[in-house]
Amino acid sequence: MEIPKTYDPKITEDKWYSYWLQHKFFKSVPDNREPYTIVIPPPNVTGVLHMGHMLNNTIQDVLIRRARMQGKNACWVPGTDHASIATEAKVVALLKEKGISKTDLSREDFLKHAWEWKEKYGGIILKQLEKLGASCDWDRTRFTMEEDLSEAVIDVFIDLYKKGQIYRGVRMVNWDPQGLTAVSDEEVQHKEVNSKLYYVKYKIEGSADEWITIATTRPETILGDTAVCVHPDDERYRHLHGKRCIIPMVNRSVPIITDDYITMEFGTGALKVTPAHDINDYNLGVKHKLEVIDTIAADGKMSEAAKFYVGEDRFTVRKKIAKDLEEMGQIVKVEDIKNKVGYSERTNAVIEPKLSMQWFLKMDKISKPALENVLNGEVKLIPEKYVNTYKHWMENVHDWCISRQLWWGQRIPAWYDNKGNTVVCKTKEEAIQKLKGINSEVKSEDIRQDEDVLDTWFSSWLWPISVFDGFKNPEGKDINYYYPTNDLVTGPDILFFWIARMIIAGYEYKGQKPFSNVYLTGIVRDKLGRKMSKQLGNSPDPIELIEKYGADGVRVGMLLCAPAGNDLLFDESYTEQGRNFSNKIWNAFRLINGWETADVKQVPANKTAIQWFEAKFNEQLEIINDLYSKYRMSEALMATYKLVWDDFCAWYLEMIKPEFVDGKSLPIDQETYDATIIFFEKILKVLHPFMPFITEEIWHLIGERAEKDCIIVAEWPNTSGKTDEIVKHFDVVMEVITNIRNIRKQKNISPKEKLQVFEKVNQGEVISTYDEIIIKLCNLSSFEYVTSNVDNAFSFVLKHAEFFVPLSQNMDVEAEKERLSKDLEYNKGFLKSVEIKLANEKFVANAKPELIENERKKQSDAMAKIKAIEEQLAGLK
RNA sequence: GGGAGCUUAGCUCAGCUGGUUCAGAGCAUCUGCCUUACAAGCAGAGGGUCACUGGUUCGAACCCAGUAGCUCCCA
Repeated sequence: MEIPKTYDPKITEDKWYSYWLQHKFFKSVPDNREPYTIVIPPPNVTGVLHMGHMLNNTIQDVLIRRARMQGKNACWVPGTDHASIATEAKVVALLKEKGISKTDLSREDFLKHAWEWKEKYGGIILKQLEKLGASCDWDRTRFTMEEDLSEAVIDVFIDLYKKGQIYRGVRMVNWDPQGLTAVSDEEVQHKEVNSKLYYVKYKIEGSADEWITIATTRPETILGDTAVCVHPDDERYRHLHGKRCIIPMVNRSVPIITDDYITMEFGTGALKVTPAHDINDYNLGVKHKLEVIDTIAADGKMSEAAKFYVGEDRFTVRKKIAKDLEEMGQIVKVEDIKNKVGYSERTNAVIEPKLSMQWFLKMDKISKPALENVLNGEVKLIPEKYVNTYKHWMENVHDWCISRQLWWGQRIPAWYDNKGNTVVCKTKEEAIQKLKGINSEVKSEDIRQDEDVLDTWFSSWLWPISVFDGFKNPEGKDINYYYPTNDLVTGPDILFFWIARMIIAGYEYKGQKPFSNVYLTGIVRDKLGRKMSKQLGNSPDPIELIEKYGADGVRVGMLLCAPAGNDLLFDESYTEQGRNFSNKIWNAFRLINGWETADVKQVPANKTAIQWFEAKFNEQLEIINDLYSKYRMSEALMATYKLVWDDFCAWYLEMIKPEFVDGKSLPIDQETYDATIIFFEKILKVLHPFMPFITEEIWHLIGERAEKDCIIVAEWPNTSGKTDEIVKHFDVVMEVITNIRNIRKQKNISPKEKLQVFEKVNQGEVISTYDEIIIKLCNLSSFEYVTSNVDNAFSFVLKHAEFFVPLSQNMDVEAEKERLSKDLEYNKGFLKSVEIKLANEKFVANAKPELIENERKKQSDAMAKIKAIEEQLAGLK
């Protein structure tokens, strides 16, 4: 069978993915093995795969595949999040295209559309994960709004309400006028923008022509002003204390109050107070018992209460009122300034602070164990620097606003009668009963359920418990076996939204952490460091990348540029490197595959090569294991990469590769062949977590395999643990080889011309074990030992010996002299630095003995080397 | 405004408790090779005042202080 020169992922990926599925290798059921569990950060059900998903799911898959190979019962639970705001926004947009407005629909009809849409498009992202090779147990796929999970959410709400942890209150919330819902503080992004600062003068009541000038960036809120505030110590306004002024246009008389909250330096030092539309003003309003006039409606347009511009958008009004005030002569001046404005993370609309009735979860008590157990390392955050951020947040945690003015989500189980009584319970029947207990007159048609739904995070915070039915069946097999899970892999941007809250819920409902380790990935940015976004169009389509470079190539590419915990600047060249690596592995396979064995004796060089690689492999595998244990994924990958490319392909295979004679490859001895196959299998295993497809393909090509003998379930190689001297010896051999090759290159000698090399050993014993290997890798005709210098030869000096390469051509003596002189100078400098150190009494007195010993050795080595170089120089005529 | 962190080769990053010539890796670059596994390759080479300034120390990329620039989080 002809094997193509380049690896083609297209013919292997789908094939093996379905094979794995068919043989249920991803499936996990509790048994007596040690569990290894990851719950996926559920992507939005409406979402499509982006680079951030690629990164964290690649990492999760690497972890889960390695655990599986280590014999653990690996379980990766997939699923999606109902993402109330995002999904509802998409459904609304879709309906709008069809000419249907949300307000024309009943709640039930809207939800019907939403579910239809979810069924049709939802979960595309999970299909995409398959392309990446994600080995999730798809039978366990969950959805945060499915019946069981929703029930858990409602039960938790009721439970916390009963515990007195949930309350309803009027609060200034971050209102998203586009999404028509409140969003949490964490979902508001503050961006610096260019604004105008308007200086507007208000007339002092009862005066002929006395004015007070305030500065504001939001003149449209003037209509809702109910006071003007100055600092009590501000001399400029002392005479106005206790007086009143007139709000322009609406001609309302409001008090001039004093408060030391005011910054005298900002603007004019006089602040207009609009309690309905600014959180600080609201607090001032509460303190000074000011009237609240809500002039901006939910949709961001002026309300009836504003009296002017009713029904016009707040930003239009800002321009209009500025113009109108200008015409009235009440604008003093306008300045350009930069200030921070809050934007909704979901809809990117400018947040409007707004007073409304919301449900809250008290955070002070419930969050305590979640803080403690991160600080004491019970739950580890990786990298550790996030512990600080976490601590800071948890110590200053605000109550969590858990209601959202949406339909898509779990509806709040609170019921009201017409007299203002409230009960919290699961069903309407229960509510009727309870309310009748309070108010015997009440009729069931007067009973209404709260219109709002719960924040999406109020369901996803239960995820590690609810996916194992830990609420429905607290003593179930699954929850007891898989919980607490092992690792969570997600981005630091949701440290508070999600991670912190899962930890809180874990302790509140299971009395245990939800996971032991949290691996926080970086944020994927483009080459210029910009966040990947649709608007910028700087995000490559992951599926296209997979088609171009293969899933294995993309996985490798992602991890190559993903240093632990740092943002990563993604560039397609990394995936190209990943693809090239696939190809390298493929060709190593082609080489080995092409060998014919024969009943020939194993040459000693092959035996040495095998011993060396065995030792090298063990050494590197230990390093790789250690890097995994520290979650240093990109470094584990790089170590694997070098083990395969450099040690296995560039050195080992070149050493044992049979020679070509008369256009035919000589056969290889059986012993070496067998050892090589075993090495190659081990290499494939170590590669498998990173590159599942190509390794599975080759696994089956290099040997006859039983149906279930797949690399995905092969055993992770063991290490012997012993360090072998041969690796050290070989480092010197490699140095010799590189030096000889270097001479060849520098002197422009064709690689086909065979060279002679002589070694003069100056210290230590002669080790000739590697001579044949040197001969082969440097294309030598002979490698011999001498006791004196060889004339008319290029030379180089290593620690223990001198090497001579006699030249057929005439030697450029001057050039050689110069080269040796340089080398001599360098070594003299080195010796000097060592001697200075040793002459330093304080160093000798303070440094560790072994360190001093080492310095002495360096000294004698350097002296020997200098002597050798000097002799060679003297020999050059 | 408050807090956290970062600055090492052209790029992306390692460098654990200060001590081997400790200044490293991958990519990129340069040079030579179409050597029957792979040009998506092979062989070799050149790149850095470890942001800056001072201090501690026998010894500093590493510890301390200050300066500059950048990033993130919170208000």
